Amino acid sequence: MSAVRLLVLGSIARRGITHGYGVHQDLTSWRADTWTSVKPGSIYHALEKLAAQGMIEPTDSGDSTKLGPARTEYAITGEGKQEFIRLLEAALKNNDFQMVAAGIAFMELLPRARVIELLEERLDSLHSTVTFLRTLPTQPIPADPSKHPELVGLWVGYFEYAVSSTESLLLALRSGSYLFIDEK
Amino acid sequence: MSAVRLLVLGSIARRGITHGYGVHQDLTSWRADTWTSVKPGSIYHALEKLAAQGMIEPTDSGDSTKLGPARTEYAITGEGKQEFIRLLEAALKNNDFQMVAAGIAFMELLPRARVIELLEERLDSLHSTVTFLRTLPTQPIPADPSKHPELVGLWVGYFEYAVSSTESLLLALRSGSYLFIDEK
DNA sequence: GCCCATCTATTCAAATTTGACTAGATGATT
DNA sequence: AATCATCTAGTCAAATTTGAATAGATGGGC
Repeated sequence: MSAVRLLVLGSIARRGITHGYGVHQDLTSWRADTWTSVKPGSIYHALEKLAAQGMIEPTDSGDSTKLGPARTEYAITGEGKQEFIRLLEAALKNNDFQMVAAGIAFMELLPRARVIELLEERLDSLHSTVTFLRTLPTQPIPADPSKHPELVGLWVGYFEYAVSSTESLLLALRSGSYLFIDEK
Repeated sequence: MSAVRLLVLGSIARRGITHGYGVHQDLTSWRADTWTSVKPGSIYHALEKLAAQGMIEPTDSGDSTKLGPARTEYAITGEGKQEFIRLLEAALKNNDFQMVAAGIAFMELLPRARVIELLEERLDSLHSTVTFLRTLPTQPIPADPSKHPELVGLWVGYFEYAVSSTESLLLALRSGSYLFIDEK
């Protein structure tokens, strides 16, 4: 799964009530497009799906100062909040870069201790990936791409960066940086 | 676009003649699944599309020692070879990690000097991304995710790794490592 | 010589994503 | 006050991806 569902739910959760275009503006201004690329179509699809599943509900916003074309506004439901937490926790454990990035964007919406737990889990998994990648044989003139030193090296380096960035984030969180939902 | 098309064409190009399962075996054994995840369905879809576009052609392989269920074998056409080169060049210039990884897997199928050129282009683009990301303002208690120091920091570090890995690859290529198609 | 696990090879519906397009509103300019 | 650019908001068909299922062949054990 991509990070779109989490990003869309997150945007709605932060704002209370929004519409597709509002979500799109968020993701663009958050520069989510640097890390995941979110096309309008994906946002509207996600909104419809989330609505069909009862995670969000079409809502008449009391706002009479609407500009421009008609819009459909949505509010997050109780179920939607639970789903958001599930997706957020999964994202923070995830090996995928885009997912963690989305997870970090919203991490303050979980208790600090929980975020630390999840990142520690991720760290374990990253460590074992690095260990595995280091066992792979390489050949200077490789018979097939899987043994190419540059390819294997690229991936080792990538996961090492994932490890070190996760470690430094853990350090910051343990030393009390940022303000989490359980601390406000 | 994902890297599937390039990977599938590349697998056929290396083997001369193959079928979907053969491609799948390649990608699995090359551990392409570490970097991109290639489901059978995507491979067969790519094969049909490539065939419809005349990039590959169904072929009766003379091989009578077939095992297992019926298979459809394909050979790459002249057009397919050109498309492969186009995709490969695009992949090596690409900012996306998966793409470069696929590009590196096949880079020896281009002349050394060309690969160096392409990687230099990529390096320029990576440098400017890093420069841009460094201008982004951050806030310790950010108003929105785009200003989160951890999020911005994560992406800066990621692109810095992309820069340094590209630089070290260029160094290896300039010093004569590996054997390229124009050197055999 | 039969059974079952595994390997070989592919298919297909459903879900998602892409890319391009539509269309209303506002405001600045002529 | 008509025009045009731009911002707001969303739609839709086509392309792609996912996930799960189907089905034939081979080999090993009993």
